[in-house]
Amino acid sequence: METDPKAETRGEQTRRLIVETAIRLFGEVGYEKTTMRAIASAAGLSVGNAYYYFPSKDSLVTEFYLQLQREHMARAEEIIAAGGGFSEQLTGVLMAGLDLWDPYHSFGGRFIGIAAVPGSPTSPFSEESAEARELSLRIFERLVADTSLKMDAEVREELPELLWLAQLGLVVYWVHDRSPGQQRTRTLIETAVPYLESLVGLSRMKVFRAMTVRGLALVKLLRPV
Amino acid sequence: METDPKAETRGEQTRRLIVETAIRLFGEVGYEKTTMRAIASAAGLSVGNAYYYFPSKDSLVTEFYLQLQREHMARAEEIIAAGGGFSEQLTGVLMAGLDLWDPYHSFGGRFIGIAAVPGSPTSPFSEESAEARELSLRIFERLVADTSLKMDAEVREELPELLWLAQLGLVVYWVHDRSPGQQRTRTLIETAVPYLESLVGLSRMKVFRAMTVRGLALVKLLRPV
DNA sequence: GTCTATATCTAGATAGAC
DNA sequence: GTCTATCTAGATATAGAC
Repeated sequence: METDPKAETRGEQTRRLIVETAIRLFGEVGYEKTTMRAIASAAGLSVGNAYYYFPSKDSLVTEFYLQLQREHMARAEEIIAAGGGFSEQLTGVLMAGLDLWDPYHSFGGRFIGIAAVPGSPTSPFSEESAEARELSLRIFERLVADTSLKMDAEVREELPELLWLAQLGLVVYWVHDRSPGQQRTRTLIETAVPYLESLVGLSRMKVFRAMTVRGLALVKLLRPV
Repeated sequence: METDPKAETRGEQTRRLIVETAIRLFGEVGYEKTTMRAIASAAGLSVGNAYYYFPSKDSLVTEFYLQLQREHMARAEEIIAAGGGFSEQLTGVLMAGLDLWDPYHSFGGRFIGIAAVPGSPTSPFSEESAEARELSLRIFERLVADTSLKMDAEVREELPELLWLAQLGLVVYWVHDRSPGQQRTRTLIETAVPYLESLVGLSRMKVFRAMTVRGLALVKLLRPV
């Protein structure tokens, strides 16, 4: 008896139902106020069943984050494939991320709190987040490898990792951004990205060599161990 | 009947006893595993009494943070008063902070998780953290105002706020630093501080004017709203 | 104003039966 | 896979003692 590998098993269906219900409730009444009982009840399941699929309430958030991340990377692929300059592509990728996250700004902060704890599976540096991290890193590697922007060879090597870290910082900025529609974060991108392009471009000039080398040493220290 | 203003009232004593007991237990068995019942019991008090002084378990962490912060600022005052160059003083202030935090690295991460949540009273940007923030900011203002290091006037204006933010970032780096004795964080300070001094010094040069202005615009965006 | 004791509520998480 | 019952721990409420 053959089964369509694309067809969802019953378990996968239940799993998806739980995440979707949870996210909906998180958005409606916030993360704290959404109880596991409420999630289970709204999904027409028992609490025990929800815990059969997700070991904790936090892990629901992790799952959701992974889904968003995959979606972001898919869009980023398209943006990079469409061509354009370094700033244009990088801005596009970052803005696409903001667009995706936008509906969830209200409880994004809660997620940051969960993710910031070192050693937790939700930490961006954890083993469990390796998939999301690699996904993200690969995009920036593609972007840097493809760009026609001239830069120091060593800078080119370190840049993807730096961009990945910068994106983390951007998310932190975004969750704390209470301007309408998080416009401030968008302004930050529009200011920082061309500035970065300029700095990266300068790395080729001999006069800046010393500063570039020192800057690279700094960036290397910032890389996760 | 006069009372010594320095003498602790009974309430203050109890308050301190609770925090000290909590911190000890946090260090011994971790934040999660330390229950309010255990804290109260170890301090020889009732749970209700602990809640009389602290509205939540998290607030115990906040109180502890404030105490460390005050201690840090006291040491920073001394370091600045002792004189020295910009790098020397800044490195001293940052290293003094690390020395203080050192014994608590194991559960520092937990604190970060609490503090990272936007809008929470533990957030460094919150109303409740205003005292700690002002304390910290004032130190950096003193440092920048006193230094003989020549720099662009506008840079001098923005620098204290930037240093405050950088310190936040440093703490995040530190909690994730799993090198022995968090040596990596110290290396980061030793690398980044002189680099910053160089950059700041360059801000006076006419050739860098355009980059300085753009950098300032960026820093202004980074300031908490 | 400080403190105790006890009962109770809430919600995350687990165990064991089916 | 799914359920019900139960446990744990943060937090609150109440009533009262000093």
